[in-house]
This record gives sequence, structure tokens and C-alpha cells, in this order.
Amino acid sequence: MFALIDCNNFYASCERVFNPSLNNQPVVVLSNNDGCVIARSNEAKALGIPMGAPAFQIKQLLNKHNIHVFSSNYALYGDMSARVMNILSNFSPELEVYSIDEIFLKLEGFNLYDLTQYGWNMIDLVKRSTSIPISIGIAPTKSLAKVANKIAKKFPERTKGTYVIDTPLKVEKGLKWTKIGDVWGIGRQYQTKLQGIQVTNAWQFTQLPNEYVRKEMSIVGLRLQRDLSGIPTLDLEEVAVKKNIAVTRSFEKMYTDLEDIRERVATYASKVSLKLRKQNSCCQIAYLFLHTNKHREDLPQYANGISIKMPFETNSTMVITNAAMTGLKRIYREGYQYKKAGIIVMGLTPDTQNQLGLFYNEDPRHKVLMQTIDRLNKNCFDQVKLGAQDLSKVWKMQQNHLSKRYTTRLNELIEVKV
DNA sequence: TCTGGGGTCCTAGGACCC
DNA sequence: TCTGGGGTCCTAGGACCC
Repeated sequence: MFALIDCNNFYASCERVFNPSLNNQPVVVLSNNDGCVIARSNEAKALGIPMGAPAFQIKQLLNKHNIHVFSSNYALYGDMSARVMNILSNFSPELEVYSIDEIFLKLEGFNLYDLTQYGWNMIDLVKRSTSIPISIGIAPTKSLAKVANKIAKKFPERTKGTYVIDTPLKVEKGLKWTKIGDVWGIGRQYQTKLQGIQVTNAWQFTQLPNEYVRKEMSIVGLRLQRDLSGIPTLDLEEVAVKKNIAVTRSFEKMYTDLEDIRERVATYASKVSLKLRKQNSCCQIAYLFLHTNKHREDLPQYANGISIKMPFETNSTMVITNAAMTGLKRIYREGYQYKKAGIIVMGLTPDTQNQLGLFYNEDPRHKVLMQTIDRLNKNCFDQVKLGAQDLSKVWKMQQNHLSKRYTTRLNELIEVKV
């Protein structure tokens, strides 16, 4: 059996941990630059706040209902996630952390266990240890565990947060209850296509001829169909090193000047280089893109990107930043108002087995320098930067509703009045 | 005024090899 | 009239996830 455990309204729940006055109050969390709604408490959902809504469009609604608004605080969410995952990892030796708020556990050899009770034990322990509410679905396959999890969430009174699918009858009932668009692996396009042939729930999908599914949805769809039918097909996946790493950001306002954009791109390049070093990878290619504000159709539009082949496999901030600057010069055009840029590094290789170049190789001093800079920045919070970055300003993001980093910064600890 | 960020996998077709 | 067979690698595009 597989268990899928997922944190309820995770970001909103994190905000409540250190601010219990938010309990039972509507809470929303916004994306970078305080742009869109990316998390909602149940109360906010009930008030009709749509997922993904631009904050400025729903300002009135937020004010009218006194909804508590937060900027995203990834330092807090990341740390709370690690705590929750750590606790849950005690419930099975085989697991897959699927996202910041979801984890699969494989429950092999649990035949004599009351799995519903087992789930309730998890909920209880995580709640007592972290204050984060979770929901649990347990079933013979991963995709059915997803279905069970949805049921647990939808009927909290009846399930008390845990729902187990363990009979063919429950499989059928669960699948018939699940709308086709809510199935894990069925997105917008497939939903439309399937509805077009009168497939509106997950059960009907499992009844489709294999050949049709194979032809229209490739091998991926076929696997999903099998897995949903109760034949274990999708297994836990190993945590692999990433194949691409990206840092992409909208600017807090539109920039026209090359100098301003150079500074932003240099900062993104150094962030992406640090991510590379953290997973002990080097890159062969850096891809840089730049574009204007797509939502401003009244303004002239321009978007372009460029792949830059590195002279050798590298994770040096200086080499990658240099490449990005060269690329930027090539794609930047005067006279546009730019809103977003990003760097994606690709062709990643382990930094222990670098292929030596025939003509050019990295200055061996870079490696030592990077290690030193990383160590300094870890202890002193990003004090060492390249000259191309803006040294004076730390945050270039709209974050008007940011909570404290309660769990990762000593000077932001929660204060208790006696 | 204002609209997020970061990933994965699969397939078809082109370029190339012998 | 008639023009082989078998393979790999790379890329762009399309789908999906949180």
C-alpha cells in the first residue's frame, strides 16, 4: 500500500503556526512581488478567493472580508516542510518527498496494521510537533492514494483526515467520485479531450480501450490508467540530482536601462551558480531570457532568449555571470520596457568528473574562491557579491506583507510577553 | 500602477553515422 | 520503371506536476 500525506493549505498553515490569532480567520499567501494568490486557508476559499488571482484585482474582496494577506516566506515554509517530512519519515523506511508539502510512504508489510489508525497517529504527531494539519490517503497504488487523499480532505468530519481505499468496491466508488480533471496526471488539455468523448470521471477513464489511451496520451497515460485501475505501476522515485536549474524573476517594476537589467541578471546568475554548487554540479550551457510585460498589450512587446555554451564545465559564479552578460548584450534591444528575466543552466554534470577542455580550462583558483565565498555568505548572510551586483539593496521585490523567519534566524525568533 | 517560479517526461522529426 | 537498412543523438514542442 501507498500513503500520500499532504499538508493542508500549507503556506497558510505555516503562517498560523507562529500567529495563532489567524486560526479560523481567512488567510492568503501571495507569490513573489505580491503578485498572485498561491495559497488560501479554507476560510479564504469559502469567501470565493480564486487560486492564482492577481492581488490587485481582488483587493476589494480582501479588504471587505478582512482577509489576512502574506508575502511568500520561503525560508519559513522550507524549514517547516523539513520538520514535517522528518517526522513522517519515521512511519516508513521507504518514502518519496514529492513536493514541499507532499510525501509518499510505501507501506509494505503492514498487513496486520489498522491503516486508518496509523494515519490518525501521523496526523496527531505532526500536529503536536509542528502545528501543521495534514491529510492522508492510503491505497494500493500511488494514483489511488491521491484519490483517497482528496476524499480525506473533502470529508474531514467523516474521515478525520485519513481515508483508506482497500477493496475493489471502494476503488470503484472513489474513481466514480473523482472528476476527470481532478485526476493526478490529467491536466487542462487532456481534460478537454476526454470530456469530448464523454469521459467525465476517473472510472470511465479506466474503462477506455488501452489502444486509445496509448495513442492519445502516450505511454504516460497508459501507465496512469493501469495504476488507477489498481495495478501498481507507478513506484516511488529516487531523489535524483536536478537536470536543469533556474532562477527567473519578474522585476518589481519595468526596466528600460541596460545597466539596471545587467545588475538583475548578474544577481540571478550568481544565485543559479550557488544552486549548482549546492548540488555539486557543473553546467555546460546557460540559457538567458528577457522579456517585456506580456500583460501590457498597449506597450511594444519583445521577448528573446539565448543559449550560451560554456567554454568548460563550470559552476563558478564569475564564469557564469560573464556568459550571462555576453548573452544579455546580444539579446537586449533599446526602447523596450522589460519586466522579467531568467537564467536556466543545463547539461549538468557532477563536479567531480569534469571533462577537461582541449584549449580552455577553468582557473583552478575559482574553485577555492567559490568555496570561500559560499562559506562567508553562509555565516554572514550574503555579504560577498560580485561587483556587477547592486551592493546597497538586498531586496528587489515587493514584499509588503512578509512574516518573520521564525525558525531560521535568531534575531527573528517569536517573542513571548510575560 | 499591479498579473509567480521551478521542475519532469515523452514524442516526432531532422541530422548524422556506417 | 527501378534509388537500402539500421542505428544514435539532439532539439523543439507539448503535455504534466507542485
